[in-house]
Amino acid sequence: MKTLKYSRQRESIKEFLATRKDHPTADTVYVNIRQLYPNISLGTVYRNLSLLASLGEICKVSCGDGVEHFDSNTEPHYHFICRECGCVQDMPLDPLNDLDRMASDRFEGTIEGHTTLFFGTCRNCTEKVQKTLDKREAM
Amino acid sequence: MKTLKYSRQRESIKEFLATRKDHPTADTVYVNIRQLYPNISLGTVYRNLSLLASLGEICKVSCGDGVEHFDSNTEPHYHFICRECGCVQDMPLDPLNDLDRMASDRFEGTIEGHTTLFFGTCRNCTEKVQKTLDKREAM
DNA sequence: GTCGCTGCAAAATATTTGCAACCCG
DNA sequence: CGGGTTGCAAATATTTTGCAGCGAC
Repeated sequence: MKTLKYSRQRESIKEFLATRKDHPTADTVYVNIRQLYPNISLGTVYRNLSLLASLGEICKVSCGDGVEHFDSNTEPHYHFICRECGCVQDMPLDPLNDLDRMASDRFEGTIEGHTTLFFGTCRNCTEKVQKTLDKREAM
Repeated sequence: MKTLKYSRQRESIKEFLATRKDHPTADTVYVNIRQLYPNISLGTVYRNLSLLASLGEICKVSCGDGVEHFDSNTEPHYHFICRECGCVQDMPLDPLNDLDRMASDRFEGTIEGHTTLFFGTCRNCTEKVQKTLDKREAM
């Protein structure tokens, strides 16, 4: 069993994530942390994000865009992904605990939890699409 | 608007996927199709999987292991991912249509659908873990 | 013949890892 | 000091793309 040691890099990564409600990627974390610690390396960011995630202090969000996103909110919750702009948002909907039970009843393995991703168009993008339609109509 | 042309490579990829209930990755598809068409290239496999997915003839499953998986079953359904072995299985549970409606009520964007991933230990791995525990107990 | 599709290779992306130096406890 | 952590660079891994030639219609 390994004992963790303090590292200001790791602390600042955790603090940075806590300030963000969007769900930054490793690279976004890197770019931002560099303003505070210009010498931090991308490898360190990846190592710490991965470590923090395995400790359960943050969580990894795989939303299907080929890049991992990270979330400081470790409470179980659902996510929304915009198909237009790719933004990732928390979905203000309480997780259905029943789902795990329902799944357990019908499945011959052990269910430990679930995650749900909603897909659609975020508010900003919905407005943009509407504007485009309006313009077209006005012509 | 582009007109599709027949390609035996694309057909064989579709056929191969249809024979599999697990959810192969692009590379697995590549390795298998090569037995039929030894000259097929990985690029062609990626291009066709991506094309078929955008046509809705197959679907992409992002399960968080850093690799895309593909599924010939285009009916909406949920998936299970084993944390031990990484296998991806269909979850025998009807999708909750209510979820989209509930989400729409609380969310200021447009919801078009959702997907749910269950995490846990598959039957095979549960058995393995049990055997290990049994052995330890016997000592 | 036109244009979509392919194989090949190179490029682009994303993430991991080996290693010597460094720093926390 | 001992060993976890870091920066850097090189290595992996995954997916995309440019291009010339081939094949469907």
